[in-house]
Amino acid sequence: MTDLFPEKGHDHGRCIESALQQAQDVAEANNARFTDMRRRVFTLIWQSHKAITAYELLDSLQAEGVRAQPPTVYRALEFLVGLGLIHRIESLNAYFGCDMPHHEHLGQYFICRNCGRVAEAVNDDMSNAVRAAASAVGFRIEATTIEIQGLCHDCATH
Amino acid sequence: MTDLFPEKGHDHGRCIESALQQAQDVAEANNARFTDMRRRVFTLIWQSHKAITAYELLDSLQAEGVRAQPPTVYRALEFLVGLGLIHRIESLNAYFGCDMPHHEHLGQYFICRNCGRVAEAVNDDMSNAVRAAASAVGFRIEATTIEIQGLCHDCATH
DNA sequence: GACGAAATGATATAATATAACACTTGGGTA
DNA sequence: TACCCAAGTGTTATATTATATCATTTCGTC
Repeated sequence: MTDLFPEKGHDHGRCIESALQQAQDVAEANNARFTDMRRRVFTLIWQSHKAITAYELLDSLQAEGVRAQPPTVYRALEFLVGLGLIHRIESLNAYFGCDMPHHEHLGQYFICRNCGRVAEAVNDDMSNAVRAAASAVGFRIEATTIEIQGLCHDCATH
Repeated sequence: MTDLFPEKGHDHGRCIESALQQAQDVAEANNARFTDMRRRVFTLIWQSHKAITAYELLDSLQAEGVRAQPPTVYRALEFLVGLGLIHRIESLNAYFGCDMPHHEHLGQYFICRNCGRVAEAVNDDMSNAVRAAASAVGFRIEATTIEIQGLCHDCATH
């Protein structure tokens, strides 16, 4: 069994660094400006492997001394979601960093109710089952929201 | 191909009637009181095959002359969701009547962005794929949110 | 350096949801 | 029957999430 969730002692600095690098690449490839505000918001989202709400981001920005209001945060979020650099977790009204922003994908999100961490999967069996079910009823898929709530392996076994 | 969505000219009165009957049965089986307020909210939810928001329900109640405030509506919704008589659609912040409240199930929701209708499926392939994916990563599922946005067959072809 | 488009600032408000306490109702029991 | 208790609802206030609008700034291009 391979846990999707990161190991306890992993070097999170590398997660952030790698995510930032990929984000910059994707932005550049899309001729989009990865501004200071967007970078700040993106970096704050990557501070943990949990999803974070818009107002938590706002508080963190203000704690950093950045003058920001809700629209500032929501605009950055809109930009980042638009490029696929982060995903919105509907059942949490919160945002989560994507670690595979280079390719289009319909992700599935595992959400641990105990530790709060989120992990993204791109599971072909799930995707295919959804596509087949849609096809069988003549439904044309434009987007999917697949969120699985429960306990991660760590929390279920400790 | 069998469309999950109801036919154009179906007798919606029968949908409502059947849903009400089932809801009453489920409530009784659970020793839960299907009060007047709860019945009103439930019936309003079943007025269409779309999902409806808490505040739309509130407006409708008030239009009926019922004195209601947000907590009244949210309490009724909480009760109905708790018994599985309705489902919350996370991506819409709205509520949708369940037509198979008798048995526990992890449903999947098809949401048409054009006509606004929602259809619930209980597809074993999807459920099994989710369960297998969770099992493979040691995740213990407690609930799922599977919402598929796009165009229903009617809207995609007309 | 001037221009225009994109981004951000700032203010206000809309939309969604819950906390807290008072009152009412309904069913069981002395 | 009268009382009690728990569940349900009423009422007020407020928390949380999100967006509309217009002013100002920034940035790349000419």
